[in-house]
Amino acid sequence: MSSIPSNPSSDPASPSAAAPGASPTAPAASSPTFSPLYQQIKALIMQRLQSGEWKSGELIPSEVELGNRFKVSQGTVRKAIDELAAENLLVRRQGKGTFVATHHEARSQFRFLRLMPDSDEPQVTDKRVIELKRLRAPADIARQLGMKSGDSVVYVKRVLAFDGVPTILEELWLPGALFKALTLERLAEYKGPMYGLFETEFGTRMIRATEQIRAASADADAAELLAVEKSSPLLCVERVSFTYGDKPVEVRRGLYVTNRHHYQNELS
Amino acid sequence: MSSIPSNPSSDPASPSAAAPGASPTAPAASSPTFSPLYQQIKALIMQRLQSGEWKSGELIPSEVELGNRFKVSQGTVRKAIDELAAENLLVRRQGKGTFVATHHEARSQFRFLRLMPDSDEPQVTDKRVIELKRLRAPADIARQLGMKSGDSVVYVKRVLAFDGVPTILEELWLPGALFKALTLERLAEYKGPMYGLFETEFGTRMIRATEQIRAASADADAAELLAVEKSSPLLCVERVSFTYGDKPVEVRRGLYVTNRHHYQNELS
DNA sequence: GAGTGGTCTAGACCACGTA
DNA sequence: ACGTGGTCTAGACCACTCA
Repeated sequence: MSSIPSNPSSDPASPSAAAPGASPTAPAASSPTFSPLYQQIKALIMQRLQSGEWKSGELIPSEVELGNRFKVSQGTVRKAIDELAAENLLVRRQGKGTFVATHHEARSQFRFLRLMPDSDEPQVTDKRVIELKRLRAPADIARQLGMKSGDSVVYVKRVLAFDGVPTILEELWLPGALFKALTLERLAEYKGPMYGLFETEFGTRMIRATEQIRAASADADAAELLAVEKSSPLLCVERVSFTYGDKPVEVRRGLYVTNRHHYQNELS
Repeated sequence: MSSIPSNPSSDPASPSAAAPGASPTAPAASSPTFSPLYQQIKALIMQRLQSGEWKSGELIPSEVELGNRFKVSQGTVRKAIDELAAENLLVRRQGKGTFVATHHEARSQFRFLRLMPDSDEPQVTDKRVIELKRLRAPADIARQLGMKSGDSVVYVKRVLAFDGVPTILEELWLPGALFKALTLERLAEYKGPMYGLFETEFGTRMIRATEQIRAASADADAAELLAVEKSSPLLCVERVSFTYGDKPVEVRRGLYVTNRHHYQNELS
């Protein structure tokens, strides 16, 4: 038990006082990149998540247990976990414990699909994969994925329909190294959220994304696939998703039909 | 000094134990709407904000002072303030104190204007008010503002240009009762963010908003005012803004030209 | 009843800003 | 030097879950 953290403070048997920095004694140089203890704990927990030691959906050790392992008080672990829960990396459940967040939940869907029906009420989602192939990354995609132009990527094109009405046409680019094994069959037959598949089968969990939204006109291809008039206005959403360590692992370009749906955003 | 909170626990001179609920002794009925102490403190602080006792930009009492007033420990006040800071109602500044948030800051702008230039770098913003008038609220606006159809509202129509290029055409509806004194001159001459004006001159601070985004085609009016071709694709952004108590106080409909700009969103 | 997260307290020291 | 928020600790009890 008790893999002592890489935290340099090796002998904190008598935690009489604060001394938050790395080394208990010397404050060292004037500004030696200095972080609170709970931030260090947070980083250590994040390491466990990134390395896959604690997998999505799993229960992690209790606060007191982590406090013992890391030689800090429960309160300090608590503050670290609080922040990770606020960032949706962990989920706390009173009486049960703290779990690694997962995309296999209704709750997670809303975070990454912001297109909502104008009139509420659930709707049947139908997913159709049009194309899946390997190709060499174009310059712009490579740049966004932090790869070199020409590196292998997996390309996906698909259409989502709600209640039978085609509404989203999207293209995805994924790093070839990570998603080598992704096939059209696997993707087409998979029930549930795509990010759930990525997380479970490819060990890649999306934790954050940025989106840039523009207005566009339907070209011939989009018009046909979305069953709208050519030149109809469409919402153009370009997303870059990141996994642990802020590493970009997906570029997604979607065209949304917004006649009966809208992109919902909360400013707070 | 020391206006004791409306908190029923009137005599907590000996705070030996927890006893968080409303009444120290009786847990009373089975589920008598029960909230943690720090939530009650949060509500009390929010009252002071809503009533205008602590105004935007002002320094509020220190954590220890509030702890004394409310007869709770500093840690409990701290947790209440933490949440209010997370909601952007308060701003903490180490060494100085805690302040009521204000829209008179660069930081606040980004929260409510999500349209960004494709290529970074600052740009000169030019605001032109086209029209300002009182009118009777149409049914849909009234509904969104929680008013009765036909109630008085202030209507504003304006164009924003960046580096001389007209980019945003927007219409606003504001409750007449609150914004009776708003004139075209006052709005046109005002330097700085509109929400800053509303906060300072009209005692109405926007703390939250929801936006619904769709794609649209420029009609004749929009095409002329934005200097684009008729039927050009535009981003259509409908916002409802809320003040304290989740009271809606603004409806805003914007048409954005997204040739050199994009709506930026973070999914996290 | 045992274990977990959730709340609350009291006191200590640190880092920052100002005088 | 002083007051503020920021961090850390230790210990208490509460609320929830499950065996």
